[in-house]
Amino acid sequence: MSHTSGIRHARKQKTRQALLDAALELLEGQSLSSLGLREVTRAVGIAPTAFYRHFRSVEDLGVALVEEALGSLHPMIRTIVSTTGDGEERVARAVELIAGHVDAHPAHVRFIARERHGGVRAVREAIRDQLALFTVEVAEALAEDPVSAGWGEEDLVMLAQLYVDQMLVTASALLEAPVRGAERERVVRTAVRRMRLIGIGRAHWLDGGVGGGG
Amino acid sequence: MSHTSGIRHARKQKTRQALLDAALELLEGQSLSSLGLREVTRAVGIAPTAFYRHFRSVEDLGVALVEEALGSLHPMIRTIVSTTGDGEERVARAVELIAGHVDAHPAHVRFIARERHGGVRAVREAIRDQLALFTVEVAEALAEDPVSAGWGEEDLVMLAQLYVDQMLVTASALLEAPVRGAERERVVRTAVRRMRLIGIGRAHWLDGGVGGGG
DNA sequence: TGTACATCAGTGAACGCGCGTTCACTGATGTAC
DNA sequence: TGTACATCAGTGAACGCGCGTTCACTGATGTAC
Repeated sequence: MSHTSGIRHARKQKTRQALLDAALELLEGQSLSSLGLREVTRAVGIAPTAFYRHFRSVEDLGVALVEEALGSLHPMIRTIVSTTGDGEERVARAVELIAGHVDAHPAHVRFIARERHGGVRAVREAIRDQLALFTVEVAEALAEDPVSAGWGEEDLVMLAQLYVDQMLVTASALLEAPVRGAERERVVRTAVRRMRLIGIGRAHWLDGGVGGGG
Repeated sequence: MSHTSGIRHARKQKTRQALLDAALELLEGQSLSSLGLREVTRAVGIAPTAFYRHFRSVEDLGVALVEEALGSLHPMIRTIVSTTGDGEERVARAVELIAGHVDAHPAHVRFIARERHGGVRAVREAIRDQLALFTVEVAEALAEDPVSAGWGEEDLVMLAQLYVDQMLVTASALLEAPVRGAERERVVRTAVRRMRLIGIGRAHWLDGGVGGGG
C-alpha cells in the first residue's frame, strides 16, 4: 500500500479535519489573527502540541482553510457560467446557486469575507490568488459568449472581476440575513437587480456613449 | 470657561488622538480583534492603565476609529454626488477623488476594508451604519438626477448601494497598488471602466429587456 | 490676587491567566524479512 | 504467519512572557470664595 493509506494515515487526516472544523467554528466570532493554537486544540480535545503534527502555525491552518473554502466554489462557478438561458434566467439561477452555497457553507463564506482583507498576509494572498483563478474562469466563459463579440481582453477581465465581486457581495449580504423570511427575500431581490443592471451595462457596452449625466 | 476647554482637556484630547493614531498604525499589520491595549499604550509611551481614561476597551477605541475614518468621507461623497458634467467626466472625477482619499488616508481605508467584515461585532455594526448613511445620501442625490426619472425607490437604493460598494472596492484595490506606476494606472483604468459599465446599465435600466444572454 | 479644596489624567506595582513552543516520552501502526 | 525494528500521532510537564485589570497614588489643573 502507498504511504497515503492505512489506519494511521486515516486517523491523522481525521484529526486534521477536526482541527480545520474547530477553527472554522471558532472563527465565526473572531479573526484569524486572534485565533489561538491552544483554543483550537482544546475544541478538538487533543494536546496543544499535537497541533504541530498537522500545521506549522495558525497562519498555515488559515491557508488550508482558504483552499477548503474556495476549492469547493469552483464547481459552483462552472455551473453558473455554463448555465444557458436568457440574461434574466441566468441571473436568477446564479443568485439561487449563491444562496444555496451560503446556506450550505455559511462558516466558509464568513471566513473568506472576513479574511479577504484580514490581518494575516499569507491568508489574504491565498484568497486573492484563488479569486484570480475564478476571474480567469469567468473571463474565459464570457469570451465564448456571443454577447462579448468585439470586447477587448481588458474589458472582459474587468467584467469578470465585477461578477466575482458581486458574487462575494451577495454571499456576504446573505450571511447577515436570516435563512428565511422577508429580509432574506429583499436581499435576494436586490442582488438580482444589481446583476440585471450589470447585464444591461454589458449588453450596451459597445453602443458608444455612457448616456445620462447631470 | 466651559469644562470642554482648558489645558487639562486639551492634553487629554491630545493623548486620546495619540492612542487612535497609534492603534491605526498597529492595525496595518493585524486585525482589531488581536490588537492589545498594552501594545497601543506602549506605542504612545503612556502607562497601560491610562488607556482606561479614554476608552473602555480596544473595541470601544475601534468604534471611535470608525467614526474618524468614515466621518471624514462624508464631504468626499457630497463632492462626488454633486459634481456636474456628463457621465464620463463624473466617473473620472469620482475615481480621482477616491484615489486622492486613499493616498491621503491609507490607514483609514485599510481599517474600514479590514474591519467591515472583521471579528468585532460592535465595529462591524458601526461601519455598516455609517455606510448605510452614505447609501441614503447617494440615493437622495440620484433621485434628483433627471436620469433617474421613473425609477422606483428600491431601485434607487440598489444603485446607491452598488456605487458605495464600488467606492470601497476601488479604494481597496488602490491600497494594494503602489502609489505611482503602471500597476496603479491599470487599477484606476479598470475602476473607471467598471463605473462606466454601471453608468450604461443605469442609462438603459428602463429600456425593457436585459438583452444578450447565452 | 491669593488661598483652600476638588478634580482627574497619568503612574506603577501587583495579580492571576493563557499563550506558543521545547522536549523527552509512549504506544499503536507500518515494514522488512 | 511471526518477529524485530522503524515510524510517528499524540502526550504532558515545563518554560518564560505578555496580557487585561485592580488599586491606591501623585501632582498639575480647575474652581469657589
